[in-house]
Amino acid sequence: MARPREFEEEKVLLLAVEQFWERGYEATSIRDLAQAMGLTTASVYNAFGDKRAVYRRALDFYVERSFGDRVGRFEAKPPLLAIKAFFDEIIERSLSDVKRKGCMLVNSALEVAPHDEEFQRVVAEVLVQVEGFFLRCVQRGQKDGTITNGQAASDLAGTLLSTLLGIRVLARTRPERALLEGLIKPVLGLLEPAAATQLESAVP
Amino acid sequence: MARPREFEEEKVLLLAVEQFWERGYEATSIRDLAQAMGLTTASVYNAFGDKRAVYRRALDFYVERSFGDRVGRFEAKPPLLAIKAFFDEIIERSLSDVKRKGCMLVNSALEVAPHDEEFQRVVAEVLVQVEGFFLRCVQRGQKDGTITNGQAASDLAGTLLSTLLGIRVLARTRPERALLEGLIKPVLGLLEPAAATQLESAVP
DNA sequence: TGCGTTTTAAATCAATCGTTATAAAATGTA
DNA sequence: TACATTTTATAACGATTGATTTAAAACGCA
Repeated sequence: MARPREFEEEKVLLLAVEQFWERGYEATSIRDLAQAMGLTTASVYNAFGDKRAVYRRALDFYVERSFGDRVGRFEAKPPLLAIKAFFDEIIERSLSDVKRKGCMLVNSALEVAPHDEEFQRVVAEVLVQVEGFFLRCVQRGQKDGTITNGQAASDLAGTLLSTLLGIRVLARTRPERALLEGLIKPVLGLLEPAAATQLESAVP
Repeated sequence: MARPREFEEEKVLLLAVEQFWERGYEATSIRDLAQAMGLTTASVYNAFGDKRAVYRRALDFYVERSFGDRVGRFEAKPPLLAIKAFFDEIIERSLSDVKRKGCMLVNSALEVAPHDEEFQRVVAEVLVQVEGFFLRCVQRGQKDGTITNGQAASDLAGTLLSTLLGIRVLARTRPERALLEGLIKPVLGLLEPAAATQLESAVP
């Protein structure tokens, strides 16, 4: 009983993600955004509200598509393998990121979150979820002996989380394969049970 | 033989750093900047050039003050201690960062560098220098036996660099002492020579 | 076929953007 | 004291900002 929309919300949201992801929040004007979405500014305001609301929806959309399924996919694997595969994928993604967009969540964490309580909460929540993924992997590995007991699981999960974020920042200005693949080696080595420690505990 | 300036360049540059550091490049207008520096916009343009040039000078100033002396100060210490002290200071700085400004270099790496070749080069160069500091520490430690030989020095340096950047990002939305102090433990543990490996190599 | 409703398109709003022009103020030198 | 030079303060430039108004267009329903 009214004029129908000429666009699908999900499709134009994906285009909004692309724009905000590449240029950031401040550097993207409403006109940039509308053009990228293939809409008029009036349609953007009508469908989503103001600029901040579009960014919020775009970030949610990005997070859902980037973390939602992936965590589940990796968590089916053996713990150490899951972590390895996770970082392998992150590194490949970083190296093939020709436009140097990085990770939109990390970008939000630095540009938007510090000056906006709501985004601060959203970003923190996602980081907690990622940390939770790492924590569950480590705990499983510690139980079945494939991951060291020499460090607290929560500490190791934090290390993995900060390594992930570090790679995302580093790759933004130095997307060098040798650098990224090199730095992850000690971290993965850190997870492996110390052969000698196992021996020690087996002796007495 | 001309009217003298009413300000010292270093003093107003420090104020410019403060402004850009807190709000970023795009969200800071020339008027914001001039007000923060205690100058008129005309004076800003006369003394520094355009907005981008002020940011460039401010970033250089920040880097000089943040990394210049610090690296030398830490490098005098024993290698493992130098690395520990470095991260201790970063964590303390992150936890006492009430305004959540983070690290201006990291902020530049994400907001400005990806769309500006010159800043890309500047940021990359500083990161190379920090990596160099870590590398020299690790190499010294590997020589005197206080740091493990189980991983390549260059790999370990990369790990430390990414951990540093990770902390800087993580602290921006989750400045929790337990989290930051916890995640650094395994990284520092990773550096220590494996007691058993030393034993092994000492046996035959 | 109109009616109510929503979405479009186009124009426009005041405000702010980065930047500059103009002229007064402040110096050393002649 | 007058001149040349630079920095100040003020005002303004055109362009763009986020956001809204107006009216035409496109539907379901009566």
